[in-house]
Amino acid sequence: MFELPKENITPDVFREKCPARYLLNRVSGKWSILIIDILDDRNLRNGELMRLVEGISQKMLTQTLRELESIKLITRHDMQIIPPHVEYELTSLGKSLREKICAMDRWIEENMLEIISNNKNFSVKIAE
Amino acid sequence: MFELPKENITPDVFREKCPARYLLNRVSGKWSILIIDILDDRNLRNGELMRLVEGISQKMLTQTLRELESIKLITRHDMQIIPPHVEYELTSLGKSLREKICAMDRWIEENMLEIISNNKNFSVKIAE
DNA sequence: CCGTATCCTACCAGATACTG
DNA sequence: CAGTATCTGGTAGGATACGG
Repeated sequence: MFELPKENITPDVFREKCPARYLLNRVSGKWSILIIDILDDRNLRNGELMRLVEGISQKMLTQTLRELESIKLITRHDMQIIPPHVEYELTSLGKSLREKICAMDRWIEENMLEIISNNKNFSVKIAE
Repeated sequence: MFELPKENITPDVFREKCPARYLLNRVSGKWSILIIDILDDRNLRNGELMRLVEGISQKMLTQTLRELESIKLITRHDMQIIPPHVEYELTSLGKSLREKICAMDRWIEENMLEIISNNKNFSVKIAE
């Protein structure tokens, strides 16, 4: 729950109490970015997301999906059948944000080699 | 320290062991985004950053700055005088990434009201 | 297949005090 | 002014077991 101050709701991520800061912290969470990115223009199921986003646990997947749903970035489609079939989809708002997130992700991938080359924080482990 | 696997260094944020994932987690940290955004095209000092990025502690500021320096996104300029005068500046790599980050931040600010309106997760606290 | 419910731990991050 | 050092609590997040 986020309590909006009555005054000063000028959007500004640099202000501690601004909802924009709260939203930024949700969106930039460890898993949110990856989920939004991978959803793209398609619907994906729980199991597919687990496989595509390497390293995520069932718990964090569900938790992040619920969070993104609460801020209207994704929609949950429950087919109400047995065995269960649930699909997740970006809302139009989510798709709009995804463009920005993808730009960042692709930038990181494109510049990865430049960053890690000659960087003492990255060591090359030689396989035998 | 991040150990690079010998094979498969195709940049891919969705792969758990890819350096791109590691970099994404650094860049999308709680404070990294805000620091990169606020630095813009100028140099800022420790105290200025503390004031501009509301809510950050001295500890997290230093820690985040060191991290960003280690992945070559910012440069630290120590004037070597007493009293100390240190400035932080985005590298050209950092400035390039900043464009992507700013696009995301400004999107969040622009769409903030739409997200929080009629959202039960946000309550309006009425001041007296 | 798609989740919850618990338990448990590491580390993120705030608070405070101190220094060249 | 620009940091370190230390202590500590809260919570993110993993592991496991169970359920509709």
